[in-house]
Amino acid sequence: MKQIIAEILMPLALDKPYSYVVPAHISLAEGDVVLAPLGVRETFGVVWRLFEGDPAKLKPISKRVDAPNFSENLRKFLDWIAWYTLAPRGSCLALALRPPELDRVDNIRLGVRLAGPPPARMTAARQRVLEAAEGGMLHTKRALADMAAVSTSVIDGLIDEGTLETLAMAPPPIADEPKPDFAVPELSPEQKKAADYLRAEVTKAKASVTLLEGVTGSGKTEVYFEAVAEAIARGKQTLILLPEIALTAQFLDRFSRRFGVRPSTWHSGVGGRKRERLYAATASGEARVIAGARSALFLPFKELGLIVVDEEHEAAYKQEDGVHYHARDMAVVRGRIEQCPVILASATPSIETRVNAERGRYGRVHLPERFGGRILPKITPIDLRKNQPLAGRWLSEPLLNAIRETVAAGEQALLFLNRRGYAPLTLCRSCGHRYECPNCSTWLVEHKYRRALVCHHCGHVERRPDNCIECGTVDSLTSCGPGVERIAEEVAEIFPDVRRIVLSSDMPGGTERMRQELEAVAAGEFPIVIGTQLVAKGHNFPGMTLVGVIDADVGLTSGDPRASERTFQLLQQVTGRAGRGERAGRALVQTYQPEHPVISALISGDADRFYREESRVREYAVLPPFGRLAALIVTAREREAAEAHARLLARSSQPPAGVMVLGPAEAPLFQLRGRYRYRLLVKTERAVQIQAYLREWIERTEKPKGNVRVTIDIDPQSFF
DNA sequence: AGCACGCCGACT
DNA sequence: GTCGGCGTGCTC
Repeated sequence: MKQIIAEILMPLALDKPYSYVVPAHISLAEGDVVLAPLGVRETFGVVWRLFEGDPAKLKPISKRVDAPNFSENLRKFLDWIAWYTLAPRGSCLALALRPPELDRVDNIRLGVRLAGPPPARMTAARQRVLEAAEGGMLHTKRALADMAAVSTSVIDGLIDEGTLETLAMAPPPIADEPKPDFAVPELSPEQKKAADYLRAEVTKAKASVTLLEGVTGSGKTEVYFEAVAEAIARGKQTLILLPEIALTAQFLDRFSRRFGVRPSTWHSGVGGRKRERLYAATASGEARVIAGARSALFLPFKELGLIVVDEEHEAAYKQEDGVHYHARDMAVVRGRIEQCPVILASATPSIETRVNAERGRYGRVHLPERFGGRILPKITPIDLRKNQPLAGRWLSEPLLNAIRETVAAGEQALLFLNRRGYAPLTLCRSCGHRYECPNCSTWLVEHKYRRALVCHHCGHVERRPDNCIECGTVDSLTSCGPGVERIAEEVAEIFPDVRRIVLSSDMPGGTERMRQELEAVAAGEFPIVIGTQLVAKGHNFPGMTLVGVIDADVGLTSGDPRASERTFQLLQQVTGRAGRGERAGRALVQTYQPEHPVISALISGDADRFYREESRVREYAVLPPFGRLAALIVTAREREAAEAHARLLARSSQPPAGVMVLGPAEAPLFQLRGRYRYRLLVKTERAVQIQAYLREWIERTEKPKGNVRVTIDIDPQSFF
């Protein structure tokens, strides 16, 4: 006998849905959430497919759950992610499925309002309560008491008298309606042009990707807010993705100044009841604009009209455990599936996004200047070969002079060095022993004030010994190279009377202390600030007229294929901090290699050229005769296997020029039934050829059971 | 993800 | 002799 069979996908590490029979009394649609027996327990799952067939000995579904339906688009999106990342489909479902609480108790809040005649005994306190309750509005007890400046017992008394009554309050609206015309800003001609372009994309309601590029202060946010306004006006929902740290009160305030209300926010910190209601409000369409971290990508939007990915180059968009994905790429894909435009906003776009824009795959709008007349700082290199600081010193004469001038003028100088601690290396003068981490074989970083040697990789800490642990020589340890603490020490020697502060992520006292210190810096309390990359982002320091980069070469030598790109972005951000009001600041960049592409691009301000060069270099790196093969691995424990595999490759009949084994961060190479999958970074005409070669090679040497898929790509859209 | 089964080390 | 560690494998 034929019956209705449902294929249910469970939010577990299972790639395939399981089949159940649908009992006659349950009516189901594809995308519905159900409860079904699995092993000895019951599990939530989503109906992935319904069909008629022979129930054989299938177990029946337990019940249909009252939860938002997974639209066809959402299911398609999750299937796509599973395919692209090679993660089990169930794991991808787990990103989107909130286990519904079956027996949820609506914790109804009680409200009070005016109901009867005034009390027989009137007092001053009671009078104030009655005035506050004027109009018959429903208030919570607490709110009414606060308004009348009385304690809640006065209100209790009035309830007993029958003057006030209590009744259940509707839960507060989870999502206020943003008003697209609340405060329409005045835009510069360039901003207007960009905003018009983006508005037009929203109006078309078709899949598109646009890179919105503009330096800090150029008004990117105001511009994309216009696109958001257009989406709101058209009754569509908007998703604004932000790196988790950027979800600050500052952003929310900015939004509410433009739209009159704060957007709904979604991030890992939103929990419990609120999370559940926001989820439902997204599905019903009640939530018009969601600002969220990467997990917001998986919300069940009803009618998505626009996705904005702010700071698209941020590494925080990479999900590194469980399902590996890059939220920016997934946003592009979701836009494609939902047929809505995607805006990628950044002052320093990632290479792949730039390349996609340059090749015409993505549209591009550019905001060339700072809004409000702010001028970009003048950036000057200091060639350390010609201006060598004294031994054990790190500040060159030109930089010292600039600091002197700045301090004398009552302005602020920022000395930037992206290295925490006192010295990156400690060694013994007598035997040459280097102090390395027992777990990571990286150098231990000296932290002088903590009298410790710390591994910045794994967190390992040990006491800094007085005598060498290797040869026992007394007082023989020497600190090599500078960290911010050491720069602070030098500053203290040269400018003993000037207040200074070190800002780095290991500041004791937690976020509260950090917030206070940042405010003090912004208020101009410290003429000299020494900081790590922490100072490059977010916080604005209005009195900063000088930025000194202590060592621009830090980070250029690491084996990371993104080293150049990251360094360029970081230096561009940090030098951009210089300037006050309409006055341009200056940035002095100490370097041993002023002709290095990163440094010269930074100094000339020619970002375009840098990115063009860099993408060419990268393309070369993966091109034949199979240039470098990027073997990308998933987990640390698979690294060894991948490296062994890479060595094998190197000995093959057509060896690659080199093999890069990257961490899981860049793009996923996942284990496929015990085999590895490779992904190259750049798509070219040779891609198909390389792909075929690799497939053949892998089959010859590895004899994998499943299909070997080799994907070569930088634009996720090209995978459709 | 749970929860079974299962195979080796320290205990009442 | 059992209790219990977590490695491996399965769940329609």
